[in-house]
Amino acid sequence: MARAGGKANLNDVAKQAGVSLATASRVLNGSARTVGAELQERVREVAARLDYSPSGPAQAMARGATNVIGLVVPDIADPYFSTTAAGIMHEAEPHGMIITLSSTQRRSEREAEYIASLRRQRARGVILVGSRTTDSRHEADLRAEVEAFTAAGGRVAAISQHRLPADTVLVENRAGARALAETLVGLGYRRFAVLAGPSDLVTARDRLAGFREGLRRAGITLDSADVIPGEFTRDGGYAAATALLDEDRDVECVFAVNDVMAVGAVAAFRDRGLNLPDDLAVAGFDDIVSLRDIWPPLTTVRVPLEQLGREALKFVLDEPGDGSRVRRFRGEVVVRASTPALG
Amino acid sequence: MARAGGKANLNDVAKQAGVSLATASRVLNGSARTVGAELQERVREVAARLDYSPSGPAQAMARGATNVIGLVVPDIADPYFSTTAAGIMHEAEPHGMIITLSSTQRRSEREAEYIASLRRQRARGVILVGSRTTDSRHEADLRAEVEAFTAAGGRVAAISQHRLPADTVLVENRAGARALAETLVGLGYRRFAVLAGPSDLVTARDRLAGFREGLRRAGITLDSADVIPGEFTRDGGYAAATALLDEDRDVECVFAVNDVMAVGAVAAFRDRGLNLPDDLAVAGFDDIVSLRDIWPPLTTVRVPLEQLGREALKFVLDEPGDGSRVRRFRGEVVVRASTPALG
DNA sequence: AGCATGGCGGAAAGAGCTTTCCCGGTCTTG
DNA sequence: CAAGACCGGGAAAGCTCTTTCCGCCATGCT
Repeated sequence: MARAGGKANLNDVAKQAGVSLATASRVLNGSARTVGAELQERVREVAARLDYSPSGPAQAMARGATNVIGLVVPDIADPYFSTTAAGIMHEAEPHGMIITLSSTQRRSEREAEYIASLRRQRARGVILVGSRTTDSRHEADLRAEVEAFTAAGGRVAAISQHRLPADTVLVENRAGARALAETLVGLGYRRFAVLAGPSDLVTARDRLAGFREGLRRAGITLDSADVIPGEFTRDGGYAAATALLDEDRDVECVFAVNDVMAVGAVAAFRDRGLNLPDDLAVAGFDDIVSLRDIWPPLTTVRVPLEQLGREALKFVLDEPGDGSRVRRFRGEVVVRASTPALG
Repeated sequence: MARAGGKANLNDVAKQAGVSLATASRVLNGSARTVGAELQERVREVAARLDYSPSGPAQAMARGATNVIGLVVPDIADPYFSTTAAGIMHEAEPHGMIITLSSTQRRSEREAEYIASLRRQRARGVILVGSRTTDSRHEADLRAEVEAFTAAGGRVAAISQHRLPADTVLVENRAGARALAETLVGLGYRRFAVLAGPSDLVTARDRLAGFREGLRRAGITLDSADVIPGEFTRDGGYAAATALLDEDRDVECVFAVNDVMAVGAVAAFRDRGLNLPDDLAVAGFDDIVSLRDIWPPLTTVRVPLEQLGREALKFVLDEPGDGSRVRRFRGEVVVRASTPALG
């Protein structure tokens, strides 16, 4: 509580150095104004001796700005988001920015709340990662908060999510999924099923749509019974895969719209006694590094997660900040053992 | 820059509501002092209308305390740390605490720096996760910063790391590794190798020591050539495993001191054409959830990562904060397919 | 010698809150 | 009915800095 507890403030430093507050401040900030060498030395020496630590909150007030960037993710334990976060932090460091982290536990209705909190903190910017967009009530709240934040002079960037009045970093999910479908068809697969993730997640929807497009070009259509929705998590993938098996469809290759689900699906198939990849091929999306060692290694679409984060941070830090710029990243299809070429 | 940009402050609210600053503040904080119902309503109404957002920095100044808790981890992209972080955030939420995240990129010499930054932010507390302890020069810096932070009234908690003047949450690495060794011996294994991780990491050292103890009880000793140091990462595990293979030792079971390394080792063995688990058994430590689906499923020691985080946060939030309390968690051996019973 | 410059240091005005202290009016109570 | 206890409200101090505005003194010029 008594955060002041015996610690020296700038006033103490100034007094002990026998200079004014203004001078002390100037010395310690390397201000434009010149200060005599002798005084500089004296001030610095005293500051060091008193173990002076400038008050962030006070500086923020006086300067009218903080160095805080807020990061809002659905689930920090998910490797997709933690990798993206790593990219952001990497970029933030050299700029002296402080990252505050909020995890919505995949309850996107909390995003608005967190942005409001960030506004209270007077954060410079917010980076929003991959939220949903269809629940119109919550979306309205979210838009309102984003606008309020922007109106207050803050900058907002979004990753993997359209429709927000903010600079946006996008993955070309559609194109990536389309290319993946074409590749799989090229490998000889004809009968597909898709573990489609949550239907209110743009990312999931786009990947499904792109995949469909790719198949259609090859004259293949996806029966609606072959599209299994579910959670965007490992367990969601497991459940969807189990459901698929229960329907007993005739399928050669399963596309899970993200790697995490794909891993769950692989586990489910194995639990049911299937021998992968011979009995069934599986493909994912994202190319999550920590999942590269599962067996069989997943065919997937590589997404430059860290770069997504870095670009988003650049958006937040860049001066201009006109209306809403967009930066797109292509995914690259990576074929691995989980989808061997057919006969 | 101009973060003030047109936004209303408490003064504006007070004026428009026709009350004093003090009253407005009291209403908005639900202060102990009672305020007439009518005024309350008026103030709230105006605040809402002006979209008033109290300034965090200003509140921090006036109150002499922030709601910031700093979290310092080696690498947020590592599932060990991201899971722990999730536990912390989970617990932090209901307390209205704000988490700021710093990732040292496994360069522990930066920890001191980050703590200093947190002190400047006037953070209430710091949670330090799993750093090294042997480099005496950096350790001295770190201790100094921790003490300075504490002297300034902040609270420090450490996870998986002794020797710091702070409340500590520990995993019983030694006992866990010992139990694991005994279990493996019970399964019939006799010839072991250990991928030991970095020698300056207490966690790694304790696990190795515990494993050795367990073996010794069974009359087995570990040749120093059977202990391969390396990085605490997937690639470190891969490299160490490769090195082990190159030495061509006669080994039945490899213990990697954490799961992430174990996964790297599994990949290395497979790349060398070994058929797991028949040709070689592998065990890990931590029971990282996102790694549960690798093949073969890893025998490991389960560590309650989220709980570690939660307890650490409790330490930071709890009133008392005497000297340095310690909370220990046992690990639980989990046998899976990667170490089948022998013969 | 007289005056305009420039350099350097200080006083003071905020920045936006919380909280203590004070005061006038009510309500209670003997 | 007077007096003390309360209650609700406001004025103002204080938290720790940054930055503008002033003023002093020493130069440099003419």
